[in-house]
Amino acid sequence: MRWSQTFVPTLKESPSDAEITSHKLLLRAGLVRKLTGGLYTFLPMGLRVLRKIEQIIREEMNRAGGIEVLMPALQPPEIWQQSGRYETARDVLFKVKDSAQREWVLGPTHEEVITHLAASEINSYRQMPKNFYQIQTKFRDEIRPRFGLMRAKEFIMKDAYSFDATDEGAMASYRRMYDAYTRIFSRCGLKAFPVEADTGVIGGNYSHEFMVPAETGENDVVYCETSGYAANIEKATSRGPLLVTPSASTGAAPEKFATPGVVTIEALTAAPYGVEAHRQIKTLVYVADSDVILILLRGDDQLNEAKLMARTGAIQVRPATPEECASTLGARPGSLGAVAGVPAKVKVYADDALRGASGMVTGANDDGFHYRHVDIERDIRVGQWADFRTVRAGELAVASGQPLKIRRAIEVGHVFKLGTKYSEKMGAMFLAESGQRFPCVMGCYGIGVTRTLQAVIEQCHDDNGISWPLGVAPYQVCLTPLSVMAGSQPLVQAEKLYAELTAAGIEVLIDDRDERPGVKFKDSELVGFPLRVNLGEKSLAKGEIEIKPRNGAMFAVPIDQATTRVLEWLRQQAAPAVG
RNA sequence: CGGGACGUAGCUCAGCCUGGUAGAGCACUUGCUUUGGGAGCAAGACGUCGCAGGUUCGAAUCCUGUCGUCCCGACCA
Repeated sequence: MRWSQTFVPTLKESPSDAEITSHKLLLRAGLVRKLTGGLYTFLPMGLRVLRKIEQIIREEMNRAGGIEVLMPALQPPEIWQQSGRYETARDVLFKVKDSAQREWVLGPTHEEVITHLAASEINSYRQMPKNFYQIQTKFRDEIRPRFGLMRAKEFIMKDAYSFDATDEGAMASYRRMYDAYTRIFSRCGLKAFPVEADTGVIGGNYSHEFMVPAETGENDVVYCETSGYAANIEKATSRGPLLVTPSASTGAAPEKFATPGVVTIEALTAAPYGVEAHRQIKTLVYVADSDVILILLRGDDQLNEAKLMARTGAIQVRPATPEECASTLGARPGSLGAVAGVPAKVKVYADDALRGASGMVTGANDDGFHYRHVDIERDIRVGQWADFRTVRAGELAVASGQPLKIRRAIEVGHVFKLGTKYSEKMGAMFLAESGQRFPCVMGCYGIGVTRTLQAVIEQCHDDNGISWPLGVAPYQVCLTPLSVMAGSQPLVQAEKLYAELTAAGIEVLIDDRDERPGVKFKDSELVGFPLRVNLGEKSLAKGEIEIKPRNGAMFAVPIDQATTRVLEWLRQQAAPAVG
């Protein structure tokens, strides 16, 4: 391809609406342009990278036994009502009406469609396992589109759905996808690693996310370098807080004392009270679906809402308003507690870190008063103990006992074992060998294709621009004749090289623009081609052509060896086969 | 939806506080020079100052509303 005949609108400056590096580079390198918030047009270079990533995904999915299909993006609301997600996922569902005012849904994901298909087509255990996948545009009414392609209203996703007759079969399907994902991200040149994950709205009971470490990521990953443990912070556990919870009971009864104006944990740690945060019981009032509940945590701990949803089974949780707190407990936030005045219908959950706690201080459900000498198991009616706290860096890993670390990361893929949640609701049943009818055991597996593209940029760039891994680069080689006058040696030699490399199956872009050398050098490095070949009067006069790897030092080769040396370099760089 | 910032040329931004001829750099057009790391000189073209109301003799500037964008939180690939 000739630069002058394609479309690569590079920018010297970053558009003001881009905040993070990968978003700026997407725009500066001319890969995409914004239509409006969360909606982007892919330009030629961006589209080529996208197709490369899709092809890698396709090859690895096929290798792992996946069957490619293509499902409609426009879907009838009835199947969403059938699965129950018309309500639970309503916040992300784009809805449209046709001319007869009939409502349709733009698919944010395809469990409903594929399970509907399986319900009518899969009747026997002999037809399984099956793993259907597609690469397709998804629509989500994101509350806040962000960072270019990272979180968009419309994006491209590879989604796959496995159907098995048994739980063991489903685990094997899950494992195959897990391994395929590892290969896919590796072939994309991405350092991505799997972490244990919460299962969120989709539900199910076993899940990993594939994370790309990046400060700009939207996730916190808790990990242990010794044991290899890694989990999304929503799911992560530890051996508990580093400060031990006071537990030697003094036998003293709860005593109410005045704390005028004290409404924070922090304030109670100060003089004249001097109650350290880990000696306090924090009482949170939440509304889980429609029930008001209490969650007790140690004063120095933070509630993990994902865990709260998992433990209570609630679909939606939110903090109660101050008015709801007052009407439930008779006090406002800051003086809440569970020692007295908790209505019988309000369930009290307590975090495991509070087990056996005594000599604690907590709100008295009376504005301006707290209790001291509280023994949680003696004085509070705890309905259920569980892990509700958010792990902090430095706490010890459950398995290894080594300190945990926390880092930010971008989620590029997610594998779920779904179980029979959807197959039961949608009637995807089959006849087993025994003659009994069972629901198919499902798994679902997603990769954010457009997000992966941006994650590669986030991970592979320097001050000069993008540096594409060979496997996903828009072109492998950029030929840069420093003169494009008809008949000039740089152009003649460049055309010759172009013909030879193209014939050898290499993807080559020739920068035939009548621009000064500096402009061409800057642009090729900004767009990020793995290899640039400079053809200038000076070096040609010496019988040489210059080869400049994007990430390495330039070297000169004799003109007649240029093609073979380029091919050799590309062969050496090609990622070793993964398997 | 809550909190914050911002809408002026294709892009980056100044001007606004203190109302009075619409600005700079880059990009674009033409010419000359230059030609191995985002060239120089000269000439030129490009704007309903997001939109709608209001105040005023007069509004980019002050007020109100509205739309849009970006950032922080709840959601997710």
